[in-house]
Amino acid sequence: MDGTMGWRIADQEWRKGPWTPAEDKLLSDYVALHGEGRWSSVAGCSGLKRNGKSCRLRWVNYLRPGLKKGQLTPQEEGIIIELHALWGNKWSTIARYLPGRTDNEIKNYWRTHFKKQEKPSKNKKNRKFEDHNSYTEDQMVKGTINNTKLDESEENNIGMIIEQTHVMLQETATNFTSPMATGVQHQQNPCMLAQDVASWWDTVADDGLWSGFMWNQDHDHHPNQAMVEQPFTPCF
DNA sequence: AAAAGTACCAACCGCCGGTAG
DNA sequence: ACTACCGGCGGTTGGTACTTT
Repeated sequence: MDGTMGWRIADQEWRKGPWTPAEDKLLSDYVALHGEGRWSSVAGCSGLKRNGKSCRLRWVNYLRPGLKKGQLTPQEEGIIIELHALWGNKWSTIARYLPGRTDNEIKNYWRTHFKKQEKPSKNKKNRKFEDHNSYTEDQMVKGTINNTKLDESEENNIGMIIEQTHVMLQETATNFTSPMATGVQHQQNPCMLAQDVASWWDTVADDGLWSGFMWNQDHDHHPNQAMVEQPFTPCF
């Protein structure tokens, strides 16, 4: 089944591992000349000893213009949290609402920060993060937060935040689904969703409580699971 | 100072859907 | 209709840097 056109071929014929600056330049030059796509022909045209898959990944995740480097902003984190609550591990879908961020980056971020809450770390950095992010919804509702440094005022506000979050999430879901129900989903600019979320996020962030909530990521089924399957129109 | 633990990130792998021949 | 290839996606792994003990 494996062809010889560059996508699938005997492994030993392709270079693997970290990319060198020279390889990056070859790939960049190739894309500048031929545009994105046609990954299977990169090796033949550019002299790279990388398969098409590897080239595409390198371009999308690292070389593509407009990529943001560095830490995610609180706004971006909020969008990730919200969209993950809506869609689950649809990283590429979530990434479309975060211009300049890649699905790989978002996936890595999520796994690093949220996935393994069940195994709290003693690491200082991680503790710092957990102080703000490691509460399940249930814990918050019950007000039985372990290992926190929240002061009283913050604790008192958690319930309010939860309620506000639920309302905003429902509103967001409603706004997002109703156009689909009326068959005009393709006319809606999906960036509006990101704006809505970001706008709401600013509200929460302004209270200094942005990270005081977290859905229980261990849920296999999301509260809006049906929406995960809904089609949408990409921003770009 | 060194070992162990942890976080972060780049890259690989397998699978799947679309599509051209 | 069938087959093979391409492009894309999500899961996973391995390496490196950083932090803690």
